[in-house]
Amino acid sequence: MAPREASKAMRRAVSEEDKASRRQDILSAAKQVFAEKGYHATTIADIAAAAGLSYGSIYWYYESKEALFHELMSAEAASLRQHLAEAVAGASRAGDPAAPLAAAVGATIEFYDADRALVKLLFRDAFALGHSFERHLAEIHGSFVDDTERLVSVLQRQGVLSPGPTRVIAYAVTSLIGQMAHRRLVTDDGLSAESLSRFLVELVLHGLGRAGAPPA
Amino acid sequence: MAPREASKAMRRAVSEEDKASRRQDILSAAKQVFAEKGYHATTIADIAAAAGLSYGSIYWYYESKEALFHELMSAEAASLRQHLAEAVAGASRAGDPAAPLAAAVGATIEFYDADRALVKLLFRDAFALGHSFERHLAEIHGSFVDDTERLVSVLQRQGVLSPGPTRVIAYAVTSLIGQMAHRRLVTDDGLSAESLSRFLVELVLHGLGRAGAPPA
Amino acid sequence: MAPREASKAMRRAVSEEDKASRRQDILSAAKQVFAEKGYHATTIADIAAAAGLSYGSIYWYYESKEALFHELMSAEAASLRQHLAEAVAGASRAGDPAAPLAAAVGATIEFYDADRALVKLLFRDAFALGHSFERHLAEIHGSFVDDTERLVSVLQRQGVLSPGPTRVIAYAVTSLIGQMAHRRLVTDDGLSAESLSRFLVELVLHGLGRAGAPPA
Amino acid sequence: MAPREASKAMRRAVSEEDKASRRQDILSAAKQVFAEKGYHATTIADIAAAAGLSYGSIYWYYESKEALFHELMSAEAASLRQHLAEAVAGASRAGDPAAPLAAAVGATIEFYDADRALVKLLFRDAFALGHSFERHLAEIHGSFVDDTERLVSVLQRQGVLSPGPTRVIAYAVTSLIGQMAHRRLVTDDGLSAESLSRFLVELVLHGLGRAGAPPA
DNA sequence: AATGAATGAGGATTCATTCAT
DNA sequence: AATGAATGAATCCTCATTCAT
Repeated sequence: MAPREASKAMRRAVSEEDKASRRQDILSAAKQVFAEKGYHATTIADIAAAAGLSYGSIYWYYESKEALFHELMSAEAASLRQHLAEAVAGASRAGDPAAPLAAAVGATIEFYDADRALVKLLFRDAFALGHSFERHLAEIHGSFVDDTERLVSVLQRQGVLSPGPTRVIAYAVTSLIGQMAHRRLVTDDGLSAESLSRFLVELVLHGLGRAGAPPA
Repeated sequence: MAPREASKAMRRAVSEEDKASRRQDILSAAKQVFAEKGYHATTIADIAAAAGLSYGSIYWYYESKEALFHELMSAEAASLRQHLAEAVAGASRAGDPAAPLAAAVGATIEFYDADRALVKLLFRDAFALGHSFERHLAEIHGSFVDDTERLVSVLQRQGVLSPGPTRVIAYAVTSLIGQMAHRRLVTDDGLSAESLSRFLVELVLHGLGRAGAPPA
Repeated sequence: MAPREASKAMRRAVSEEDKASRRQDILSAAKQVFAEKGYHATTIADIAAAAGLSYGSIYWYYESKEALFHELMSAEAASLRQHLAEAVAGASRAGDPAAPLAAAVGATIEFYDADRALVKLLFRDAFALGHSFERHLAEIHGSFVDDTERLVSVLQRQGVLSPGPTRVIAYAVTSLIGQMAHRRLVTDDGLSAESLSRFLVELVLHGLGRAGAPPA
Repeated sequence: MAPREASKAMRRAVSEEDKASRRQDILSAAKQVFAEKGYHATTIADIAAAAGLSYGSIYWYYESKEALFHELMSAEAASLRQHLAEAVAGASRAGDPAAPLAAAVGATIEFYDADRALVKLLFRDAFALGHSFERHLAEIHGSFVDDTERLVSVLQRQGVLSPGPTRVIAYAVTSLIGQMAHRRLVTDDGLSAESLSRFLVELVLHGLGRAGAPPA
């Protein structure tokens, strides 16, 4: 197809692709800066500079600093969620019934390790940024719990987990995974991702109590 | 002894007592306001108004807004820590070896419920307030993990818990308790403190796996 | 003559016609938007959108926002001026010597009523838009006074008005007409255009004093 | 009364006096700057500089730039209104029934002459400053018309003016006076205040028509 | 002719902190 | 001790205008 034949529609499409790609650039730049300095300490000018634009231009692509951050949260959450879903799906095809749990733990740790600062910002700090962000973060967290809850149901049906209130279980598991992965970003005690993963699976499946100990 | 005879030293002592008490007043006022509006949205003037002082006076008692918040963090943490220690100590005197764990869970939930907004601000949001607060919060969290670690060691020696890396175990337990208590502040699914407590103890001691299920 | 044979000159002529017509479109669009939102609150983008163009294009037709507004002022003023001239000319052919005055009053009211918001913007607010606009507005006002002055001279020569300083008289009459017509845009007391017109003619010709009252 | 006895109430009173006086200073400074540069071109920093303060301090005394301008409008209007009332009252005690009218005209001219730029800004330009100012200006204008209407009623009862709709008459008279006084600020044709005053009184009382001319 | 991305000057406002009284 | 006036750094956002395509 010769360039000559490029229709107006096509040209517009190209332009919109450009715009989308530039939005991506800005988002990436914002990701770096936010991660490094935190939300409040980051200025639009910082982001613009990191993106190689003048600060006025940011507003061509995003309504406001707040909107930009919201988009970053969504994108990052979607990315992690997909990462998790793929890992769990892969593990489900294996024979080991505990594999999906281990996969989720491992995938979360991986993801957190790959983008420490940002994860910290998005999955912890966003709480402190005002109601708008808090609501958004709760929503995101809820979607992770949803995913976990589905996994819990499956595992219960398979007899891997004993019956119980799926929502609370899912919340506990999600929190455990999130917190322990987050811990690795903060402390540095040489606990390998694999050890941690094994530890968590063991905790969730069998607890930490002495085998022969009397039940509570 | 007539007031007239009060020595300069005494007057200063009284004055310093006054000062300490006034600091307390300010801290209480700040607690309310910070809890309601969050750190950034709270102005010194808000705190002063709540304390019945003019805003300039705050600086006679506290170095800065930041220093004030740090003190608030320390005070709240100390308060919770003591609350926990007492609960655990009381439970240790009971015969049931799992009692201290249940007590810690229960005490945390109680404390969180009593001061929802502030707990949220201090134990979550402080992360987002910049490096200074983050360090302080990590320190506080560390001291809770220390306490838990000691408890874990004892329980291991008593044979309640099986041997294992105490630090990681303590971290996991602390996180679980903190997260689940926090959850109650956010969602509202009627899960009673008691049920939650029982659930957590069961999870920690025996896990959620099917009794007869093959070990991972 | 086949389109093919259209000379370059002709095409340019056509093009210039197009350009003129497009300028008109923009002017009309600007008129609406300025009238609705005022000068400062109106953005070039607003005007472009109303004209169905992209905002960058406005600059192909007009130097600047300011130049556009100036042109709008001129056009509206010319339009009103012509409207008045025609009304007065028509009335002059009638026998009644007071008719031209009544015609001017009536025509002004009509014009104002037909485009309330814009008239307000152009004939009042332009004063507040900076020196450039102020000068232009003064010029426009002056041309109305000129017209009125000529009419006053004629009426004096006809013996309808008594002799007197034509410039001041013209200014007073112009102001009266403009202000009273403007008043109808602001207050809403049901005073008909006709009553107002009669009132003004009576005021100008005979004043409001009691017939038998002693002269000042 | 020795300074020692100054009660807390007194000290506060002094402080409040100070505050009021500082507000006055700022208002005066703002008056100069607004008059010179217009509303939009005037920055808070300009006003602060003129008042010998830093720009942040303006906000100690006034909510916003807008609030400051509103206060200026009110103050200026009140001042003119009082000036007029006194002039008219003085003239009423004279025997001449037309004196109050002449006095109003003269007083308005005086006031306008004394503060050209500001009058222009407040009584004309404020219209262009957005709905909030427009409403305020209409209110102010209305109060002048009210005053004039009362005067018209009196003059009608005294037989100086013939009966007629007082509101419209008042509006016409107010407009005439305001416009003609304003004209002196713009054109410069050497028309003395006195001549203008006489001209307006004559116009209002007897009109400009030829004495013997047939009624319209 | 037309587009729309990019620019950057420009300004109001907030608020922690200082300091004279 | 307490007050509250004064300061000024800091930052978001708007929008007219330019210019490469």
